[in-house]
Amino acid sequence: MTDAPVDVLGDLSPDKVRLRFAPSPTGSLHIGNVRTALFNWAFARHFGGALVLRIEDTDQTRNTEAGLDSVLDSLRWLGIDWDEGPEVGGPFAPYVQSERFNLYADVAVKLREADKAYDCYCTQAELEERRAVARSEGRTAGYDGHCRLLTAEQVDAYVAAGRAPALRLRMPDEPITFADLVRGEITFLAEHVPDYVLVRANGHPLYTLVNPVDDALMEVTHVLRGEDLLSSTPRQIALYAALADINIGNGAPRFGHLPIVMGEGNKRLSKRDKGSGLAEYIERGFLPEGLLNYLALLGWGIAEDRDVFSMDEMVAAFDIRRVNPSAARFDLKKCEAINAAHLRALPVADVAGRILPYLQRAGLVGAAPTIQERELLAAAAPLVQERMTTLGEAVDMLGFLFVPDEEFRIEPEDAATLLDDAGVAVVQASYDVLTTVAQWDTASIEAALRSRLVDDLELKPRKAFGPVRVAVTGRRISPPLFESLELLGRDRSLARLVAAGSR
RNA sequence: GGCCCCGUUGUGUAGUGGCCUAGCACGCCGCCCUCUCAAGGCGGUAGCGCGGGUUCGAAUCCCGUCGGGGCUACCA
Repeated sequence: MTDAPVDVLGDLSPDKVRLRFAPSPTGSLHIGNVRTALFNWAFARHFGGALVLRIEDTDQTRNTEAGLDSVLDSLRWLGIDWDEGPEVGGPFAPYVQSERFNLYADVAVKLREADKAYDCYCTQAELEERRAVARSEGRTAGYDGHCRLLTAEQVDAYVAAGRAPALRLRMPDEPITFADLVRGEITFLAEHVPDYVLVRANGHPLYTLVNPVDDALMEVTHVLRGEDLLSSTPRQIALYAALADINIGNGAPRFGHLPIVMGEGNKRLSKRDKGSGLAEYIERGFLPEGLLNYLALLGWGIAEDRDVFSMDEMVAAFDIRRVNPSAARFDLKKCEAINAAHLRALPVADVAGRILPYLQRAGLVGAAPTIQERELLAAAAPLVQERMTTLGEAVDMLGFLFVPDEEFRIEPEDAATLLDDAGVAVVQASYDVLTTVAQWDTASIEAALRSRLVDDLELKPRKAFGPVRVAVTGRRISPPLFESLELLGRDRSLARLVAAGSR
């Protein structure tokens, strides 16, 4: 009467809080799944509870062996760790559903024996036909309960006709209400939640059975998942109740349905959309903490005047009740901006270390970098740190420092605009003055160039340094010029000026 | 069609009856700084879907309406 129910979250003692992330091993994670994993992880870590990783591979047609490794690698890259699951084991092993089929078969038998579920002999054609009628009459188009009360004679007839039964849950006749952690109380009337199939006629258990059974068995207390599963929640709650009645688990967990992540237009970000797969972000060089930070913003915020934060901060502040229920659109620009902010906040030494793999993949640095390459990278990192939005961009920005001299090329377009006759003259003048520089450091280089090009030749700085920049870095846009020249070294710099000056 | 969820600038959000001439961030535009590009600083753009109530007062409460989304399988 005063506050909203204070116990919507249930028992939050560390040894009681158990969440799970249950992906299908279909390949690289989808960005929406990453968000789901993040919220479950943050919730578990916030309360000191456990995060279970369970692999839902009951649909063999979509699974791949590489899919499992890919999921695990993805989570590791993100820094989302799990307390129980593949590779680490746990008290409820195995955590891969395809290894738990006997268990599901067992549960199915018990459910049928307790009359919580029943055999359904309807064929697909019959089902479809009756569904169409129901729909045309404006009724819920689900199962109509046709096989709920079959007599022994009817069953015999079906069996004699060679029909094999699917197993359906017998849904209760009362409305089902639950307190969604992000949306509040939601009620479904019994007539809108029909009996549904748990086990196929061929004996194969379905997600509808397997997912709640494992949550019950693994003592999962809180389930955070996509809004797309909201309408299947009541039927699952009925299953949890049925399971509890036969001494499996303790009833339904608490549910929180996260807002859908939308892509362009008004549709959900799907696997086919560009930017929907985690792999793309890894390749481009997003920081895990940057990507995660942005994903957290899809429905949650740490404070009204701040949106850049660390995962530690998120864990400390996370509250599922503060998640916004409305669908959120994925905004790549904002994602990049958040990532860039994280990049800038990194210690420079850290930046160099993170850039290295990208230079290696581009073939600019070998698998075993030399001391010189390491030093060069360490010196160059601060030049690009605040210029990148993703680590991958370092390849283009710093390539000129690492390419073998014989492979150095000037961008044709940039050469065309900046190395015209006047530009070439500027390059030649800069060569002349740079040969006289005694101390090859940034300050001396800048002083020499300014004195000759800006003071003597009376060129605007912009006009003066553009051609030199292109000659030395190969691009119109580059890290700061004088620092770049110092890092490149006297000999290589002069050689590039000669080459460009003789065009 | 049925059920369920959602509805504040372009995007993500703050806002829980007066502090709202609606705040913040990204984006976009302009200016400053400047060797390019960034970063940084300053300024600007743009919003409570609509209509009724309730109230002295509504983005906030109620009703209706419209719009969007999800689900509607022996997929997950």
